[in-house]
Amino acid sequence: MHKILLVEDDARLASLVQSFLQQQGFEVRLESRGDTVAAACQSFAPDLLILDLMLPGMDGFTVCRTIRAWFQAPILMLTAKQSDIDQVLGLELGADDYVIKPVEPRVLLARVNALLRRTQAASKSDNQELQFGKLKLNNSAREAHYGAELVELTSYEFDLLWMLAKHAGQTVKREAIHKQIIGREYDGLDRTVDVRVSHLRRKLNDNADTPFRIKTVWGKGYLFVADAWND
Amino acid sequence: MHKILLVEDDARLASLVQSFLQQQGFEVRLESRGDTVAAACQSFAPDLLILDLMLPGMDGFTVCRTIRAWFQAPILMLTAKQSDIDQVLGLELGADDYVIKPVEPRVLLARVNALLRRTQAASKSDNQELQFGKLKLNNSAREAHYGAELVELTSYEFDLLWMLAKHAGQTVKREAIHKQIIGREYDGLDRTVDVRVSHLRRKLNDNADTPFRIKTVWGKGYLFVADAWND
DNA sequence: AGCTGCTTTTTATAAACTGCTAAAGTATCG
DNA sequence: CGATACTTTAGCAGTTTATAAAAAGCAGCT
Repeated sequence: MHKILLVEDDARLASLVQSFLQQQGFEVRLESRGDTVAAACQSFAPDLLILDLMLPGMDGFTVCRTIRAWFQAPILMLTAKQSDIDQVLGLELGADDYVIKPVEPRVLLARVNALLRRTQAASKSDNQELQFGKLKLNNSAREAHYGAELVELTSYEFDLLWMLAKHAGQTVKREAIHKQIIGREYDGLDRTVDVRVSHLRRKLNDNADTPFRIKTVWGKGYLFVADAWND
Repeated sequence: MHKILLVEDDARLASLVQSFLQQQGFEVRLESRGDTVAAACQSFAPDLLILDLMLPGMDGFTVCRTIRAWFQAPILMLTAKQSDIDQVLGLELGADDYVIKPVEPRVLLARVNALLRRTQAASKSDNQELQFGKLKLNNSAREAHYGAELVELTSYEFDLLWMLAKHAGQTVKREAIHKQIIGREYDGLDRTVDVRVSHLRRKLNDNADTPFRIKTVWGKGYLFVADAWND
């Protein structure tokens, strides 16, 4: 059963959509203000976010831009704004779909399902173990081994390594690391993540001058290299 | 960068969309019949399929149903059929988006990008390796090797080289490079891309001590020469 | 409570990278 | 030829990153 967070300030429409989606078997939570969406995403952890654009507190575009850095699930913008410019803007800000009101319930449902189908297929298995060459990570014991040897990591070092390894081959943004592991918004100045990466690199015998295991992607974030763990 | 298979039987419209997408840095292949799409998907292995519904040979719905079982990349249906029923049917058959013609090019582009953004994480299609003679590019490690030697590139330089190499043998416009790598519109005066190409040429020549592999196509852009990397 | 040792964050600074511009020279086009 | 487009070098301002070291936080212990 999928969880949907519906952000809509028109109470009548909101309850209509909510009950329709609930009839289709979704668990739907309502939010009527823009400035509370981020908190709701964290506590409710929806599989899909349906976002109106004209909202009290904070407009939908701003909401989208704010949470996109760390919020992984698809965002469907549902709005009365018909202009192409708004549509392009919405999609470029990270929305996955943009639907113009009024919309046939069946169409909305089909689009919701299409988004969930796509993300579900992409979602990774929540394995408790990961292995890359000689590096073995065990998330239930929270231990890292290199060959036979135990690599002693602190709690947060392990969290960081696990998160990077989970996304092996793709760059992970600082914002996402901050939000997920530290649980705080990234203000653009905080160097905590850098320091942890630096510690991690030292313990893993990587060097920052020419890193080959955990790379820095300038202006983007950090990248775990999958095939660099064989000696 | 990304490969798009465009299936459209109206030749004039097809070539319009094709050239527009090519200008945006996509590699676009055209298909005008429905019954040849499956074969084209296998040989061309596109990252995205844009599918018209009314096609000679086999209609778009049937194509979609046929290939969906094994074809992983997103499918965008682009059609003149406006009815909600068709839209719901298309999405339920496995399409990821359904866009009604006529459509603003910018809107189409935004939706294409949204789909690619969402699937990029899951698919390994862009985490490939490219090799031209002694030059080997690894996009998941973001490394370039010339023979056994590592060519040290900055993040920007790697992105640029990767983009040029992906389009080996065809000229890439400054506009496309600007848009794709800097993420902003090209104003026609900015020399930034030139400067970066110059840096890249130096780094590739220093290590190789051989003539240019990245050619300038006067008035058009830059061209990566595929068969010039053997010494 | 106070002490201790370890972990984590903050601070500070150097270094590297990006985006842009200027300028002088070179190449191409009509 | 002049006009236009491109290459290269140099440089600057602003941004981003690495890391040492100091400060703060947090168990567990007496």
